[in-house]
Amino acid sequence: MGTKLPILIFGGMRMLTERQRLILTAIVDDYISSAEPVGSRSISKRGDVGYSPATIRNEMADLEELGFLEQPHTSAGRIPSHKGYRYYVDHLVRLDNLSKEEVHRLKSMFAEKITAMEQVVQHTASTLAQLTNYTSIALGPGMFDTTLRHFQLLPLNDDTAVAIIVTNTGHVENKTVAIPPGISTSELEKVVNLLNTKLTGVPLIKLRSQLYKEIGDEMSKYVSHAQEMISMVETVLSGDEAQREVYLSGTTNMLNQPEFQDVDRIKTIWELLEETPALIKVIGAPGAADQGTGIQVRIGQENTHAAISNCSLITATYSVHGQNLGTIGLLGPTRMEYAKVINLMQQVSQQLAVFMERYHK
Amino acid sequence: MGTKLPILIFGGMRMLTERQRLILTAIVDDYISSAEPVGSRSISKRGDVGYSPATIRNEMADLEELGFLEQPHTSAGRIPSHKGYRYYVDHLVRLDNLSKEEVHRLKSMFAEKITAMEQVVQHTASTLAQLTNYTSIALGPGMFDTTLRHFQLLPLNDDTAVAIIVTNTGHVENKTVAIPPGISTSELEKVVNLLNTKLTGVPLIKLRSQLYKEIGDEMSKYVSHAQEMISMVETVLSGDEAQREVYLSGTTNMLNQPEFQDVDRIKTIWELLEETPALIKVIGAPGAADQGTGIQVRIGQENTHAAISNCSLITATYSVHGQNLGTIGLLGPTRMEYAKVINLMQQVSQQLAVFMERYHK
DNA sequence: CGTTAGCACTCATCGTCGTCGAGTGCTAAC
DNA sequence: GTTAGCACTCGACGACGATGAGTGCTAACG
Repeated sequence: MGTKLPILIFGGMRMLTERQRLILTAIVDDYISSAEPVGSRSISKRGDVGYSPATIRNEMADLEELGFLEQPHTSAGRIPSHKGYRYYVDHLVRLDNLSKEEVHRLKSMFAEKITAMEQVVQHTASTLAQLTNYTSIALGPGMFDTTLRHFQLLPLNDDTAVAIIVTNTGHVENKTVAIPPGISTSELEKVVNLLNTKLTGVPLIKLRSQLYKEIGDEMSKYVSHAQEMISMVETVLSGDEAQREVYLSGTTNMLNQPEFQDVDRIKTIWELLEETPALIKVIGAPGAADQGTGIQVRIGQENTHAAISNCSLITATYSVHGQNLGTIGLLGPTRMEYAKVINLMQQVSQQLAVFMERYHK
Repeated sequence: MGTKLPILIFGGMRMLTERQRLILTAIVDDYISSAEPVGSRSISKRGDVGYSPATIRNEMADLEELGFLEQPHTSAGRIPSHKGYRYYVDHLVRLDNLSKEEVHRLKSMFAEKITAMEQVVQHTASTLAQLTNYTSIALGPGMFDTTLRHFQLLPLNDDTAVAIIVTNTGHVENKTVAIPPGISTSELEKVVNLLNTKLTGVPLIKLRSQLYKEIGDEMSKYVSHAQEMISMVETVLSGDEAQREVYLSGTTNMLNQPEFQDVDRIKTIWELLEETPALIKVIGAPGAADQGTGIQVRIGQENTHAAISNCSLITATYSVHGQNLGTIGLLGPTRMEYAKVINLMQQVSQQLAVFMERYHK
């Protein structure tokens, strides 16, 4: 290849000519809004590309050869390939501003001063689903950073009690447990007091180890049946760490998209959405395309789970002091309105960061 | 009409001849398992109906005239009408026994002694969905019967606190609220103590009125900013009564049924399932067909909501001391395996009753 | 007189076939 | 380098006929 060709090497990706970028953009935009393969004529008729259909056809053939476009069948128009979407998202998408109404709705969510962190996350996700017509998946705050604020045991009757754990973030976790037989109310109280003085401020993840290390011996001094008490407290603590809260919203929005008119496809996706652990894995998967904003775009097969291999998932994480707390994601077809969604997500990410900072003093 | 005809009047419903009942049963059973219109020949070939296709055709024509059967089009077989299903459920369905495995699975759920009431209900519903391949809807216990067990206010920082309400049934409700400015920790404590001594044992529904009647004056003696405190407590109490917990399970099971291959239909149903208040209305609607067992069968248009006008909903309520607490329902196509489902529900209903009795001492 | 065999008739389903048109690739002219 | 012209491809769509399941009716049967 001669050096005169306008093809340059840039970051391992062959640089496209300005015209190719223009046409690719037009095709992706067009396909995103129409969901139909786009032909050379319709591109030519648009105001922003001033070439004849024939010229555009030539460029399209080149773009296809380069892997940015695909042809469903010979006599159809072109649709973007995964690579095409990726290039679009990385280099072409115009981050134009959001409508005032959208910004307003987003901001208003963070305006009410006093709400639990989880509610804000949940509410944000549901608003995103409404604004975009996609499905939102929110992964509630994990307990990496959180510490024990308060522990309590309330007897309901002779053999049952409710155990309540409150974290410093205001999260409340509760569980009904059996009271080991032969334990008096006063002894229960002693144990609870002991646990509170010893464990308040301890990170939740370390609670269990702490329980054995520091409390075990001491408890046996004050209380009979110490062993039973400890194992009871342990059942309370178990289970929490594994399961995080997942909030779904706008699941029926999916059904409006033409690519999800097939019941089988819906079913596989839905089964994924119903199965929390798998979902957490999908949404929490470490992303390749972090660009500093914390927003990740996973297109098609970039997703780890086969069920959404023709979906795109755009996620934003929220964090405090650099510590990642959770994730909010939007799930839609690969033919997603990237510009709008990425914009929204950036807004949300910012607002959420401010909110979190304020929340943690 | 002569008195010799074997047609009798019984409870307003014209009695069917034994042969008609036999044939109707065969048709419904057949249609339930095949989902295809059933013809005279296939009924004749079954072991249990010893008549020729021609005879059966005659009876089928009669049954159609009486409104128990329908014909999708002229040259197709017959399918049961709503009236046909109703008659089948009321008079024909054989309540044969459940398989040992099913009974075992159901009983095992109630075997573990110590679990919160809500968990049991939720778990039961999800097991039902698995056993039947339908969608289960469980309406968690309301708070009619429940009383306040404990109230607590935990400050998280200077201006926020978590309020926690525990009921005598072990249900925990929590909310993050703003602390009115200028209130000291000791004052907060006083208020909480006062509320606990005054309100423990009070039914949740009466909490708010009680709050004003008994507490208001007294509080102002002890505490400055009494008015702010009261309105804070009120925000805690508000919102609870309106929204009850609804647990869904097996929502994707619906998609296996041939009648739900249409995306539009799925969508309307799903939108109902997503909207908790409407769902509560549907499942909690007072039923016509209570037969003493507390099990209700609502077939097709008997359901109040249009979205499920071609579904059947079978519900069982659970209660304590005759006080209705909540409902568990199974939603499937009108072509539902009534025998199996009704059997299961009766089992569940019984077990649940025993459990509830034990739970409330 | 109830039951059944026989038969003509209906109608949804399914595969075939030709038309239509959107879109392409190539070539030659500008 | 760009564009007009043209032959070609191929899916979508509607018409058409064959197929077959199932019916209603009539007449024969025990």
